[in-house]
Amino acid sequence: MTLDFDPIDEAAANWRGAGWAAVAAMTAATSITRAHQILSGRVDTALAPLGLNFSRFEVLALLSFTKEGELPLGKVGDRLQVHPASVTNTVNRLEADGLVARKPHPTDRRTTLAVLTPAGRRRVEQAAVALAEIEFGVAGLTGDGRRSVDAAILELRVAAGDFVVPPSQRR
Amino acid sequence: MTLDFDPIDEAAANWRGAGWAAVAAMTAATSITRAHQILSGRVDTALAPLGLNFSRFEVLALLSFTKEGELPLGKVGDRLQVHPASVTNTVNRLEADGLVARKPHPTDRRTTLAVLTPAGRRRVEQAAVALAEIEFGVAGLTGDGRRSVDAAILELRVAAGDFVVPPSQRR
DNA sequence: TCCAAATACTTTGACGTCCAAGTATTTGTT
DNA sequence: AACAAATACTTGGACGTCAAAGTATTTGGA
Repeated sequence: MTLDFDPIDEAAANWRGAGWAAVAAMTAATSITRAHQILSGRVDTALAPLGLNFSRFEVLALLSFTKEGELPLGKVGDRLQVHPASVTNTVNRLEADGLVARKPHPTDRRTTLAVLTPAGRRRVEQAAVALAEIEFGVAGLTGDGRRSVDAAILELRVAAGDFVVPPSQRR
Repeated sequence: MTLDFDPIDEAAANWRGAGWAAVAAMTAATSITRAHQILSGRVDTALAPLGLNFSRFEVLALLSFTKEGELPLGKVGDRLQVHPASVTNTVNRLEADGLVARKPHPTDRRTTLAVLTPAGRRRVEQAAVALAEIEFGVAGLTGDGRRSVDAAILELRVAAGDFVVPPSQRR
C-alpha cells in the first residue's frame, strides 16, 4: 500500500490551506506517531517467536539488570513509566509462561517482588539478540538521525517532567 | 513520580554493562516510544472534552480537506495508515456521535463513503484550535528539534516503505 | 495508642488495535 | 458468459492500556 507521496507532507499542505495553526507541531507529532507505529510493529514481529512483546521484554530486561534479578512491581512501573494495572497484567503473563515468579517482600507485606526465573534469564538473552538483529525497529535511521532524535526527544521528556536533570549533569 | 535520573540513559548503561548489542538503536527506539506516550496522552486529554481522540480527529480532519467532505473508508485507512477494522470502529463511533454519516458509493456497491456532517465540520474546527493550543503535545520541542525529528523520521518512513519519493523530489 | 492518610497491588470495565474469517461485489480471464 | 481472484468492508476474538474502585498493609501525626 505504498503511496507515491508523503502523507505527512500532504497533511501539512492541507492544514496550511485550511488556515489551521501549529502546522510544524502537527508534523512533528504525526512523525513521532508514525515512527512509533513502524518500530513497534517490527519489534513485536521479532519478539513474537519468543512469546514476548516489547512490554514483557522490558520487564525481563529490567529484572536482569538488578543484582538479585528481582524488583517490587511498583518499581518496575516507575522505571518503565507504565500504569500499575499494566504491570500486573504483564507480570501475570510472564508468570504464566514461567519467566518470572512473584515473591512476597521480606519486610513489607504490601509489596510483591517479581523475580526472574532461570528460563526468564535465558529468554531475555535470546530476545536481546533478536532485537539487536533488527536494530530495535529503527533500521533506516542513520547514526546522525538517532542522535538527533534522542536529543530532541530529551527536551520533550524533560519538559514532560519525566525526570529532573541534576544540576551537575545539565548539558 | 519524577525520577532524578534519565531512565533511558540508565537503560543504555545497563545494556552496555550486560554486553548487549545495538545500544544506540535501543535508545532511539525507547526515546520514540516514550515521546509517543507523552504526546498521545496530552493530545487525548485535550480532545476528550470534545468527545474525540486522536484517531477520530484524524478522520474528521481528512474528510474536511476533501472537496465534498467525503471519502471511501478504504482511502481513509490508506491515508492514515491504519487497519480497515480500525477505520470501521472509528467511523462507527463518529457516526454514533453524528459527526459523520455513511453513504453508499454511487457506482461501486462494495464501497462505503464516510461523509462529514455539519456538526462534524464544526467539531473538527474546534478540535484543531484545541490541538494548536497545546502544540499537538510536542510543547517542549524547539523548532530545531521538530525539524530534526521530522527529517530523521522521514528516513525511517521511507525505509519502511510508507511511500516512494518520486525522483523529482529526492532531497 | 489510635486512626486517617498514604502506599502497593489487583480487579473490573471501557476502549483501541490488529488479525483472521466472513459476506458482498467487481474485475479480469478464459 | 462464467467464474476464480481481487477488492471493500464488517465481525468476532485476542491483547494491551488506562482509570477507577476495592483490599491489605504501613505510616505519620494527634
